[in-house]
Amino acid sequence: MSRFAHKPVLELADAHAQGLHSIGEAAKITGVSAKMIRHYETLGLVKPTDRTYANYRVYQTRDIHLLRFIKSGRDLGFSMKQIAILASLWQDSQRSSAEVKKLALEHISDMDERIKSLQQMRQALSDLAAQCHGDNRPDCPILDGLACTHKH
Amino acid sequence: MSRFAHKPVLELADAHAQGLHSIGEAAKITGVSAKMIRHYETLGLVKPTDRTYANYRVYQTRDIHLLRFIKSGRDLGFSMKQIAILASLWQDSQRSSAEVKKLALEHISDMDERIKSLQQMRQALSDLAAQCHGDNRPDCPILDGLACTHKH
DNA sequence: CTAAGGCTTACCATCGTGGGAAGGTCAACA
DNA sequence: TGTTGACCTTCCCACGATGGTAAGCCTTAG
Repeated sequence: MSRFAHKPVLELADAHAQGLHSIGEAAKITGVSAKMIRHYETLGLVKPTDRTYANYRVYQTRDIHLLRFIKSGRDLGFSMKQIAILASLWQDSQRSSAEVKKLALEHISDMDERIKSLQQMRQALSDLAAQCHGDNRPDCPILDGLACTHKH
Repeated sequence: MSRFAHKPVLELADAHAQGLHSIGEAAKITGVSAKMIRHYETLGLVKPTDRTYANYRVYQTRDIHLLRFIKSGRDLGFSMKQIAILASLWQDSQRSSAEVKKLALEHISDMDERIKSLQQMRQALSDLAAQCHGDNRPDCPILDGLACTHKH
């Protein structure tokens, strides 16, 4: 019953024949887990174009590109909210690159803050650790530092 | 009915008279929210010594110290699991400072990894942003970079 | 036909924190 | 005395991104 059905793809075999992808294939291709692909769908980010008779999700090349776009965004540390905005800009031919750059710079400064905060924690702890003998005795400047309401 | 009841503190007034603290006071003193103080109790970290007749939590100086210890640990980026261990070491006179130092060094190297990862993301994004004009035109190297499965 | 493995939905867990509801208690003031 | 407002109690829900698991259907290879 596959025949030459054209618009609504009806069977998995048809889908494959047309270069379309099941969720598992999309996952392998893009590096986004099937779990996450479904999750992004609930967020309204990636809607599969069709379903097979058996209710399987069917993805087109366009969807694959979008998933890769999302993955790259995550790899760069953008939140899903930011990625949703970026994806809509990506698909908007009327966008201005200034909008995108603004988001990017904001995210960079977020990361700068997080880096700075981590470095400060790291330094403070490392200072304490440097004073600690690390032997069998119980005396421990690290614990003392934690107990003494360090700086504030 | 307050009188001179000694052991189980019965009323809030008694508690105050004995230098004990309600959860709200403990929160103000330690900088840990009442919400979190209750949460730490469910984690088995800080059990109030007593309750008043009205079932209010009553904290002793020892508990205040412990809350401050926890807060310092959080400020240094330790997880609650790590803090639970550190707190038990803190209260264990038989501890060896080596145990504490080991935890600290592990945490430092965790932070180092996170810092490095953030710095890499920051650098990659910043490289893309540097190529972006940020004007009214839609051409955008940032979006191009996200779309083109950047590096992997 | 059967067994393996992919797909579906739906629910729960993480981790630390905050918010809110519904109800009891305390302190101060009229 | 009564009221009011601030505080306390427990219980449940939310975030963000991801993983896990279970029960049940579908597909495909043998």
